[in-house]
Amino acid sequence: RAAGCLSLSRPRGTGWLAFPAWACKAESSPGSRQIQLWHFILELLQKEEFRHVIAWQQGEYGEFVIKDPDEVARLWGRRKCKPQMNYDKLSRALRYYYNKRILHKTKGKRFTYRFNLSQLVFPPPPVSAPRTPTRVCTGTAVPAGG
DNA sequence: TGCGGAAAGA
DNA sequence: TCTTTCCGCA
Repeated sequence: RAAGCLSLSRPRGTGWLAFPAWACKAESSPGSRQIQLWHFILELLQKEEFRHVIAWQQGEYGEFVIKDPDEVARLWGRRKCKPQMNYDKLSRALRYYYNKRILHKTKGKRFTYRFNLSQLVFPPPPVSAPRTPTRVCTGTAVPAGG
């Protein structure tokens, strides 16, 4: 019955992303073997196909807007096999990240959150260095020493 | 729309 | 431990 579950694969060769240090442990999430919500959000954000659902807020590094809360909840529910998932429940999980300093809310902006970028790390591109500066300036990259 | 306590589930 | 579910409150 897991047939209906969405399985996202990691993109490759699509430029490079700057991830917070805490995001690096996502490769092998210790403690819980289940996918974590922040990682799922990060996955969605780095894919063009979900830009109508969730996207980085241009101009504000680390800030993202959930354009379609219902759809994000739907996708998350799919991944976790929780058909009853909705934005109310998803956002509660998001709120637990405040104290853990993974996320915080952008007050005044609807459906807008921000990743904690205090401890950024730049994983070096394994294949080849990005030659097109415009590629890293699409809002997915974050300036060092920010 | 957003917050956070409380309890339950995996 | 990280959610999921439920809910009163602002």
